[in-house]
Amino acid sequence: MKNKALQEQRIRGYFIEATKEILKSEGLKSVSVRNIAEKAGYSFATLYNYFKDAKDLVFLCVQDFQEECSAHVVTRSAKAARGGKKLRAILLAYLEYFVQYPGIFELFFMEKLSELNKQPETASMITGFPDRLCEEEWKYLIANKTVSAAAAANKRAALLYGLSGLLLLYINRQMPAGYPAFLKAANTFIDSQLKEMNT
Amino acid sequence: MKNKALQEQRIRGYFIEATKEILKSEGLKSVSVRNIAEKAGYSFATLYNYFKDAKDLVFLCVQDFQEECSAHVVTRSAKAARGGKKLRAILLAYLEYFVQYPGIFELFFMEKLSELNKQPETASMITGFPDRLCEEEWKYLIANKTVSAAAAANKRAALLYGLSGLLLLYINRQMPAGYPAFLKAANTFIDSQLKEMNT
DNA sequence: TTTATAATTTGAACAGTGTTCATTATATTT
DNA sequence: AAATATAATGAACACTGTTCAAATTATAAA
Repeated sequence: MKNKALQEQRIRGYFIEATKEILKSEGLKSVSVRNIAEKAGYSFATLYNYFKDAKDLVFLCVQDFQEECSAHVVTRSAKAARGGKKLRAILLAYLEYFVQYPGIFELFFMEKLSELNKQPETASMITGFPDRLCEEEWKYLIANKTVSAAAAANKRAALLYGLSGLLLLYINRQMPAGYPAFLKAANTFIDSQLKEMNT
Repeated sequence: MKNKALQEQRIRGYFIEATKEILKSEGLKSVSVRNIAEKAGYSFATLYNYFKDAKDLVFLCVQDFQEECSAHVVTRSAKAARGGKKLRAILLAYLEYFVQYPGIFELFFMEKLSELNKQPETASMITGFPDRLCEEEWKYLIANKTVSAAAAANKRAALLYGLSGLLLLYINRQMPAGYPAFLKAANTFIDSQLKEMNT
């Protein structure tokens, strides 16, 4: 009787798809149990038969969004020459994605994880994400002796912190003011972190 | 008849004090109109006679918290020698304050500003805050030719972004895991940004 | 001091949340 | 077809924010 599992998984999918739609269009503020259920075609009470929480449901979208973001980054950085150039292109595309979908940034970095859920998993999945996007390129740079493994580790951390903060300030506090100024700040910051490499 | 203005200001103060208490103890999640009003000794409806919103009220606490944080930073960095050392002490004390009061970090950097309020004022008051803490020290370093004005501007921006991101990830995503690891990451990051200065 | 007027405080009421649970409806098995 | 198991649902409760007319209090006038 594996039909049951299949049908159950399908229904879960309807709820997840509904949540993703709301997140991308109206943002996290519009995500409510009754809202999701209506878009999924079920009663709000049904949601609780398949998920513990609406927060639970929301964090199940993280993986899908990461894949979407990865695809965007790959496309946007495809033409860049390998090495520092490509790294820059990847990071800029990463920023671009979250500027386009501020609700997803909110979900990734600002929404509180439901306690005791699978906090560590989801949290590290999120915090490790930008780093994974760059992994191949760092390996390449280290292999080419452009940068030492130790220096690379420091730069990776600095980029993770800096870009997270940059997005936080731009999305939440309009600083810098306007997208061109943001782009300039991002370029300046990335360059300052990537310098002193034998590009 | 300036008694009226005085009394009005006092009542506003009661509400603000109540809000501050809640923010520091239970955090932003426990801030509600009825909650604040009860602590202030008034009905929830009275709040609307003195403030447009509970959000309005919350952002009036920002200035008080900044002063408290400033005082903490001054105390903690008093013994450090001027220059790079002092700058480091200031930034570490800044981080320390927000780690101690995550609710205040949430308020400063994550809470949405009520639209059309005094968004630009409050936003720049917040984003400029860490920079103001360091202002004197950067001036000193520039005057001593330890660093050029241009390089200083870049480093200031990088530190603002990086430390914001570091706090965001640590407070919201437990990354790095544990306070010691956080402190180490903070030190490494600050050092990497302050290096290449003739300290 | 008593009365009339102005100002302030307040709770009822409404529309939203999330969540639980007994009831209803559907599907499955006998 | 009847009995049983499974799934879907809306009522109900406790919270949110917010408005507004009524009640209370303070002030001014008689």
